[in-house]
Amino acid sequence: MPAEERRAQLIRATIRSIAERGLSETTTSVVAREAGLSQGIINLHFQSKDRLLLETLAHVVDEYKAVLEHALENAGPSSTQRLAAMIEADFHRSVCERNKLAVWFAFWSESKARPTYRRLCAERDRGYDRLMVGLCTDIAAEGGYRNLNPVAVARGLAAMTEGLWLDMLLNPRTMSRHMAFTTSMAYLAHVFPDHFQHAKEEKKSA
Amino acid sequence: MPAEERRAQLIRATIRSIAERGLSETTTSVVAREAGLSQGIINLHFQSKDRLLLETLAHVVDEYKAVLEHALENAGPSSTQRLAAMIEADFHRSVCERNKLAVWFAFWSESKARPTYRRLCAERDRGYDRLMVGLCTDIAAEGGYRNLNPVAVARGLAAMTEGLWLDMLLNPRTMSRHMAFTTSMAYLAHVFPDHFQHAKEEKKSA
Amino acid sequence: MPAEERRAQLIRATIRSIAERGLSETTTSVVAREAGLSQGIINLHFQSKDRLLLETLAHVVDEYKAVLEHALENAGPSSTQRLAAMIEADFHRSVCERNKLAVWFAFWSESKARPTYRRLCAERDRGYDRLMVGLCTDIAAEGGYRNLNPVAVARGLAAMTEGLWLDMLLNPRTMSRHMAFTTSMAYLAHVFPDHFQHAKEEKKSA
Amino acid sequence: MPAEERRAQLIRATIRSIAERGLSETTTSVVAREAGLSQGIINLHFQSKDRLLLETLAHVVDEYKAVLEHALENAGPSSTQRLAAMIEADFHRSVCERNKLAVWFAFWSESKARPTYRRLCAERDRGYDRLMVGLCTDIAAEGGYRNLNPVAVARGLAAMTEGLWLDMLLNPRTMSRHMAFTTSMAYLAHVFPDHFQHAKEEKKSA
DNA sequence: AATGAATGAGGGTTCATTCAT
DNA sequence: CATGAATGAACCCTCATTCAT
Repeated sequence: MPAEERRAQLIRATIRSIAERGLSETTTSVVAREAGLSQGIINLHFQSKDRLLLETLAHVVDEYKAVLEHALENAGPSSTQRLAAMIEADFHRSVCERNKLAVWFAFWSESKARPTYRRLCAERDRGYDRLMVGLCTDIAAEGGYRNLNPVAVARGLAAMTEGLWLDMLLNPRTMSRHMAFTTSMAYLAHVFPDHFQHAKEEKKSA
Repeated sequence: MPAEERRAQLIRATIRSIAERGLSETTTSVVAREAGLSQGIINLHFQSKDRLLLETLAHVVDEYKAVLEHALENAGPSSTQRLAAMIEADFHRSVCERNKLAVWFAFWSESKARPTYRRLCAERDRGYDRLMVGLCTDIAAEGGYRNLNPVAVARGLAAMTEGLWLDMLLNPRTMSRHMAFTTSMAYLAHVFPDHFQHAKEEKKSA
Repeated sequence: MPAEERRAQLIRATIRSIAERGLSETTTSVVAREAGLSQGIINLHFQSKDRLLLETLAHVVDEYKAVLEHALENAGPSSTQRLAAMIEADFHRSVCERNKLAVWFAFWSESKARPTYRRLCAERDRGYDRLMVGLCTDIAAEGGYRNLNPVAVARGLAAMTEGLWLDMLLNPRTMSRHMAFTTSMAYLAHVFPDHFQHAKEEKKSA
Repeated sequence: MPAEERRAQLIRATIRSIAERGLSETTTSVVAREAGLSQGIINLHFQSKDRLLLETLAHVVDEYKAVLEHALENAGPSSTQRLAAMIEADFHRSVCERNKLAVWFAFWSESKARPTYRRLCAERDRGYDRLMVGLCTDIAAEGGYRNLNPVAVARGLAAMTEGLWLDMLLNPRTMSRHMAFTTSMAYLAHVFPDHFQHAKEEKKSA
């Protein structure tokens, strides 16, 4: 089987294991078994467990970036539309799979100790932040909003998104993807009432 | 030395180790060394590593609860004041110590795999949620706010708090305690403009 | 190397270690070293030390059973011949290896505390007892012996055998295999004088 | 409390622990707890665990010797009477306590590895052997028994006793003290029919 | 490319021993 | 005398990694 496919298969197994057992109980033999393969397979394809974990994180990060990029490409030209597209991407089905959320938080929680993890996330974070601050600034300017610090609004929105991810991870019953999306949009409706409206009716969005 | 003090000492060492090395690299011997004590000390005082971790989490949770309770007791009687007190508690210096934030996220990220962790956090979460939903509902009612779903506002605020905690953990340079607090208050100022005002000037709060 | 062979090798090393150091000083690392292999080998092939010990006992028990069965198959048809064959089996070279005797007594001495050990021995004991009581009863009946309780004779013989094993273990200089055999046969000669004769001369038997 | 009494108390606790858990699971803390005393008590009174075990064995050996001596002192003067007295001593209630039997076999089974244990037992063994060989020789001579090797008879009897002890340890249900005694006496009745008679009726002896 | 037996460092834990009280 | 908190060596076991197949 082509090497690239094997690697993908092993990364998928790693994601599953991190979600089900946690990072600290994710061993190479567990991952190999989960993939239906043999002991040595991980070192064969990834040299070390560490690199497997790293590439797993990179995979999840890249996937997120791809979803976001795709959303922005398909979004209308206005800042409002682009901001809405970002939120939609953040709560896109493939992004919010519980297993992937588990991966994000597993690595975040170890990132203080692991510069490599931090580096991998930092790039995405910076891009995300710049984008969002830019959009909020634009909307604030064009909308003539007073009493509004666009940076704080952007940062608050980003934080809320992360917090909603955590809620979806911890209490999937209480916090659905749809609800998370609605909550974020309600935030925007409060901040930019002329650009985002309050959802009147339950409608399947995202 | 009194047993209770030894236990506290070991819990402190555990918090430090989780913050500095991550949960998966926190070994009993590391914790013992960090505390300046011998190998066997952890099993002597906690029976097992598992119980040490559990009691560490419980310690952090309890400390948070104490800060919150204290804040509410000292707060004025109005819902607005009480809500502000909650936010202040959430960004209180002792709550936002980076090491403790690391502990929260370490355990949250494994909680899917560990029912015991989940249980320990769930109780606090429920209390917090009820309180916040209650206060938002009250303020919304008395303030005559239209177009406002108090549950979504409360959940959004809680999520933002968690997200800001994460930002403080990951990028302490970019996200200070003060900035996190301000960001939260800005959210409230947008949602309840008659009850919370936008900070005009930087002032040391919390 | 085939797994079954590795297991046999480790069981042999265990027997040696029990004989030379005693059960309480038989550690996994000692056994591994004795076998010229690495630390982890025992858990690889036996899952746990406990199972290694259990299978070691089972091995010795099974070997004994095989020797006894073989002896009975090759014995003449008469009860006298079959009883003699049993005694010969009990003092067969491969059964009376000092290391193996050490194993028997090591496990017997812990069997009160370890139901699993007891169970493993009990089956052999029952078979042995039934066989020997049967043979003594037959001989007593056909020989017209008076004043003879065949059950007591059989139990006494079995006990003597065990006692002689102990003597061979503790004082191999004083109690040789040959002497033990002779002692048992002398017992039978006293009890069943018409069926067993007293050894007149030293002759290599067994 | 007088030191000598504490030592006796600890030795009793050791005997109980060896019987209930086996030698390999008999730890100092278990013994101390069994005695209702504190951790350090054993090193205080015995310097080391090893010495405790040694003195425990010595205690059991000495007790046995005392019972035997007492029995011989109270026995009639004839060799027959003295031999019977020895058997009675061997199956005396205080000798055949199951806990003490467990101690005998625990130490025997490790004695190959522990010269000190062997030495402690050897002395008793020699005395016992000399005595029994002497008595059997006397009886054989005075009784005019032909076809009788008194050494083999004595050794066989000694072996049978040990084997019966083992049976009492392993299967107390099947082998009672009374039955063991009867079995031994039956042996003597077969070997020395003019000096020992077969038990006609069950009578509470020993 | 893939296996899985084997390794050995290091994990959590136990326990004989020490020592301040 | 007696305690029990503390120690640290050694226990059993796990697991990332290697390598002959």
